[in-house]
Amino acid sequence: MAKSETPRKRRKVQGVTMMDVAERAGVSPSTVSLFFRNPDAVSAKAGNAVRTAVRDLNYAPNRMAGGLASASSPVVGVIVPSIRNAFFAETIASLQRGLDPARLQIMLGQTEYDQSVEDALVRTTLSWAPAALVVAGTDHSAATRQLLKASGVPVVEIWELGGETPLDMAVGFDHREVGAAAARHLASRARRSLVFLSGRVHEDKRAASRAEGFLAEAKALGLPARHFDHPAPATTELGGILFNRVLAELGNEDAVGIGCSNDHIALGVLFEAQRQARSIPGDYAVMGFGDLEFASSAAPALSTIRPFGDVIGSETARLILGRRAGLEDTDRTSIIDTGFRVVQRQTT
Amino acid sequence: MAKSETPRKRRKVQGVTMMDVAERAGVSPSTVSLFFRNPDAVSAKAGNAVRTAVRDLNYAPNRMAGGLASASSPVVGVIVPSIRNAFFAETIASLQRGLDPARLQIMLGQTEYDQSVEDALVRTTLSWAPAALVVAGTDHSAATRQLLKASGVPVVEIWELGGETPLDMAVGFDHREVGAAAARHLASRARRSLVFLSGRVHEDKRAASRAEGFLAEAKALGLPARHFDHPAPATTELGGILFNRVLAELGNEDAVGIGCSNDHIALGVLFEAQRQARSIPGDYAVMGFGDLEFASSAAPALSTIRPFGDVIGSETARLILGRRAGLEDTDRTSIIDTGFRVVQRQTT
DNA sequence: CCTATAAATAATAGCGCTACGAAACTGGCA
DNA sequence: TGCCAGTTTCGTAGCGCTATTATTTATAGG
Repeated sequence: MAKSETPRKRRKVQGVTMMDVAERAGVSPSTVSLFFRNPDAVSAKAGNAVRTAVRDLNYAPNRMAGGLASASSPVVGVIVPSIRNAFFAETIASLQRGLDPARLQIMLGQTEYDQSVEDALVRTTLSWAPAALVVAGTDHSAATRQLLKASGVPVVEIWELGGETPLDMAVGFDHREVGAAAARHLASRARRSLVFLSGRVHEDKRAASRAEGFLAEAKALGLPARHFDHPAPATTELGGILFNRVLAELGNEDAVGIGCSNDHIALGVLFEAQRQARSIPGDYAVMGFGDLEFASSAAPALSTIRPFGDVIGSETARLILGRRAGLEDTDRTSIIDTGFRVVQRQTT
Repeated sequence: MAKSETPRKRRKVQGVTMMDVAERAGVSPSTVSLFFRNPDAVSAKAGNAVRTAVRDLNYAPNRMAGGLASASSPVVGVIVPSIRNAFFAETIASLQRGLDPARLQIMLGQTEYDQSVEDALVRTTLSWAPAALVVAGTDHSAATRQLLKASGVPVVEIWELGGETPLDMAVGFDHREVGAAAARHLASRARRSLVFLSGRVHEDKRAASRAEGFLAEAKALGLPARHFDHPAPATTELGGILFNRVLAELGNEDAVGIGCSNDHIALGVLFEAQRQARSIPGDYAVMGFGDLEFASSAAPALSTIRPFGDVIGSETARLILGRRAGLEDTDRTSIIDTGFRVVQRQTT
């Protein structure tokens, strides 16, 4: 019996490789690779041959091989507390749009407001040698800060300014200022006392900052102010619950100004006020945060503070692409304050 | 002058490699690799040595190298129309949670309801040799279907059932049925005529299916029904606009049943009705879809149809992990109907 | 005490691509 | 025609890891 020839090794694993394309196009693999990275560096003839071969074979490059060889990958890690949060969702959508022309893809991680999860997520994401890392907030564990700094990967901290010094780049605004602006606005609407309603400030540091700014400004204005927080997430339902607590505790005051940590809570206040037949903005002026889609159509239309979540996304993309292109942004220009705007409508 | 020794090649590029860990732990690189993939296959002594070395050196494995060598990567591609859509956001959040224990990360893509974008996204995502691909809907271009099938990557189509035959696995529900259920519910509330309000059905195929189901069922029930659509996205503001169109065209009818393609539109109807002093549910019964967070707290509380977006996410994760574990799901069990529930509140 | 068998570890050969330098072409112009 | 500079193409050597096979070490049995 003839000993059968055993093919020693070879785990053919990918359908069509760059080598196949090269062979079909009648050029070397190097040329194919070059064509992908810089089409202009290749003659028109070779370029067309490659293009045709790619189409014929339906070739898609193996990003992992490319990433390994070049020690960089076309992914941008994005780590946010929760994607269900409309703010982050908007920013991510706009970030992605900005990243698109550079063919960078988003790798998503959610911390669920847990810093140890953030730690793990940063570590894993870093192991993809991402082109950049985008994280929400500037409040990170020492380990994470260290890891981030040591990695050499461009880091953009978003949605928060004014707290810790940014590690690298930052795009956002100061939430204490937002709170203060809300308090000032309510004061300007002849409110004699203020309250701030929020959900789980123990986890949501940015909501906590807004509360802090609100209360500090109230004090500076000489207005009595109270803070009602609840460990549950900041939802419409919670808005109703908190408003009832306000009624229970300040039921016989009028000209109360209510600042809400976001529009969901404000919406809950609106609904509950309607149920309880309280007058808005007569007895209770209500101010939201976020300028979510429903704010302008609510009845009465909700006064709120508009952050620019989409701008945060697009500016973040701009910074990342700029850094990639080797544009030497000075430190000054890579911290971008996107600001916010007080939008007065009918509830104040 | 002594000729300087030129180190030929060597692009040292990663801080700490597996080789460094091996050296420090006093074992071979193979053992380190083995330890990561299957800790039990390594002796306690070697395991501890590796663990310590990893900690000391703050080592993070290079996923691209691993992925290249093993021809598979720990990422799950997720392609949805828009992450700003609360439905998809919820599903993605829950999917991520389900994927977490397997250390699978999500790579996100948004089509913005553009099929050619979907095509491109599928192609790029595939080039990461993902552990699985999750796409919204079952309506894909022929090229995409072909690509997906040929790739051999597990595919889960989510949020839609009842249209095209799924390519591989599917988790969702039938949107025509949702529309029909809404029509039936309104009929059961003594409505004499029905309308359906929606935004951009030309793009959102699932909303189109709901509309279709609604109108077909109305016909079957012998009720007159009209469809008001608008090319703009389905927002609260649009709800108000559409409701005004309804008033203009059926202003003197009473007992009208309004089905909305989602809760945002329904909310807009509620607000506009309040402004126009129309009685809900007296003259106009309103039915939403989504059971979004605000639905139960609205005034009046919004009747709606609740999909189970979180279940879609967790079931999708379950299918992916099952497939990975090599559990041979029959075709039957890998199409999961998560159903929906009619939630009656005060607006009907 | 020595062999048979299992368990643990190590050596080897790529995975598919990119970076780099070398080779092979151009096309002037002396 | 020959030679040089510039352009285009190609060959080589890895990137850091995994899969597989080979080797060593521990365990047991006669």
